[in-house]
Amino acid sequence: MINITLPDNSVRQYPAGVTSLEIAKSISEGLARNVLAAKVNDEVWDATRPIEQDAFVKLLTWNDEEGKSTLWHSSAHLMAEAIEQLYPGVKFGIGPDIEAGFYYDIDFGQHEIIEADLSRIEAKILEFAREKQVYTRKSVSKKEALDYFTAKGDEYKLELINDLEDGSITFYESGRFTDLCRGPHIPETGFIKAVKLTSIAGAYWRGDEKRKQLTRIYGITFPKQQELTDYLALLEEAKKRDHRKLGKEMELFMFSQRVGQGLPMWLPKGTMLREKLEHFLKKVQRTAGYQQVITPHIGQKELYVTSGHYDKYGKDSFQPIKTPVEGEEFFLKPMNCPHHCEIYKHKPHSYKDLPLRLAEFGTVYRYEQSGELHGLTRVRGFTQDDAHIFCRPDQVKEEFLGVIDIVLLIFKALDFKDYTAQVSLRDPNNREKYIGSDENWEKAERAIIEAVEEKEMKHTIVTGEAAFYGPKLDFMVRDAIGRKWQLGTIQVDYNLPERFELEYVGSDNERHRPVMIHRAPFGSMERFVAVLIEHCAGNFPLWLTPNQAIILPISEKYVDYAQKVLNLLNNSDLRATIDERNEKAGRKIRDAELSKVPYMLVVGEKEEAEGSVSVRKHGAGDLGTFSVDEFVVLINEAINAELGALAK
RNA sequence: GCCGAUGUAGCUCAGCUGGCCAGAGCAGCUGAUUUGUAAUCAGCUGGUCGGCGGUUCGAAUCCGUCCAUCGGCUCCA
Repeated sequence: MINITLPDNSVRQYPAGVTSLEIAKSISEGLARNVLAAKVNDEVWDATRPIEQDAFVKLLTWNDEEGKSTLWHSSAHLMAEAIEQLYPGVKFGIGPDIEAGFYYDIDFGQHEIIEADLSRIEAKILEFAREKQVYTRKSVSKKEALDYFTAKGDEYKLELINDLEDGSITFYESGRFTDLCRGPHIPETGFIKAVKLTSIAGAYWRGDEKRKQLTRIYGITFPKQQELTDYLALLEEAKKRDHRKLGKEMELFMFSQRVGQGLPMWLPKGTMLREKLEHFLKKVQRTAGYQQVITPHIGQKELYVTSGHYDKYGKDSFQPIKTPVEGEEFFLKPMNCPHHCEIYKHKPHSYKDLPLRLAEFGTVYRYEQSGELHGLTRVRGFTQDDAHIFCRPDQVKEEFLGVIDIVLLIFKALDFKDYTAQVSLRDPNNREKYIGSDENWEKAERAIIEAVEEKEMKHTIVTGEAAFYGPKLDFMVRDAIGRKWQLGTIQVDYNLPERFELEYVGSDNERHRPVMIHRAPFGSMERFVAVLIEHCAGNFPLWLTPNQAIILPISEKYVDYAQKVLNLLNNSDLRATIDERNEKAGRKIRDAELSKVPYMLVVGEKEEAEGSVSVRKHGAGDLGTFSVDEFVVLINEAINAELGALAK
């Protein structure tokens, strides 16, 4: 007999070799019908795999993340089986579960596959699901594994097996399909009740651009039809928040084929919003000891030879700008740091001057691959809320703390709660890849980790993800449909100070090399505004929104009064417009509601007579009548409520 | 750049397997109405059906190619 400890800490006794499924049955039949897998001592196992020793067991169902991923992983196998039946001779790469669903990378060989074929595959999947095919785990030797896939002629699996240790290889068999797989899997395919194959994409084998492109089919499955329906409805909902859709509808920004791909143009409302954000950050930075600078959009070749970027300018970049002078070349700036380094160099610095913090909303241009462009989140010309901090090595931690404060302040001002922070360190086994002394690296990495810990930020630490020139801390936020985007970034740089021979004179009267910290709390104005739009679904905070109130005269007779009210609001630094159209009040209200303006001020005979406005709040309805002064107080209080929390 | 999808008026979309001068709603313009908390009425304007080339008696519709956009892959100093 062995002891099985359940999550409630109760201990039950079972014969050795008991399966999680049997344990579930011993608790209740209903539970057993829902068990997809089990966590056995922190490892997810098949529910049908025998447990031979005392163990902690947690039964996993659709309500557990691991339960979902197990179902999806099994679904990938099922899809592979379906595809193999429909397209004999196809070869398989890898087919994992992902955050929402699964995919399988497949070499279709001679077969052509287009989206219209997906419904046929879906039907086959459901057909096989109903067969309640059992997933069977089998340990195989490396030789057996190689023999099997040699006979099958699947070179991708052979390559995978060759990288595996003999003795650790398992196959899973279900229905007519056998796959190299470490598992785990659901007990049988009958759990899969609904399937949607979402898209076809090309994907390079092993993520390597130089290797063959396989066909990746994405899908998602559910244990109930209703769950699929709900999921698709949720996706539709999310699309309504898409910044590309809202940006167009709300006239925030636009693109023009004639101007060029990936080159956004900010419309008046979007510009208003962006400038508000800029002013907000500039103010924060002023109090944090930053100094604004402005540098040109281009720089001479020599600048980039010094910075080392010239070598990276390939034929896949924007090409140099030629001048009438033979051999003279300028580049659109892909970053602001070289210019800022030159500013640092324009005079000698004492250790007492440091840190020197140079900030610039600097527009940069990068020739991103056409397929990579994406709304405002990935563009070819964008403005970084950049700053470079030149400091002594012993100041790195304090500067990190200061920048983290700014990032968190911004997130708070815009109510971003769902972000992740990632600390990227160098790969300790590959030190020659990185520039800078071991001592400085260790000091900086320690400083970053201490800084995030002091701020009690939840964060992940990833080794090997540092840039060659220094470790960094990045902030990521998700967009409406769950894609992660990097926004704020703080990076230590040992490279540019070296290349530009930056120096300061220490208290010892010797020359020393400063550390440079690149940082951009927004990341870029474009990407930040994109994510912001999706975050608030276009309902911007009052302090930020381009149009805080719209005045709605009941008829043309009251336009003059509306103008008076507008002047009063403008005098109080509020942003408002008038709907002067010859329309009924109901129409003006409807349009104002749809345009997401926070406050609507209805003015007619009564209001004109008593110098008041009738206030309606977006999404909330009529608030009653206020004098203009009272409304100014009301709206300012609302703004302070948003920003007041930032005082501390 | 690669795989797949899409491209019809300023916007959202209809136009089936090729066949009357290419349609609707909204927006815009003109006129009427002077309006009280989510759409007033009438008339009018507006399209090289993404560009170019081809097949055909005839192309928005079929084929090729280029461009842009969308979902991914790769990339992201």
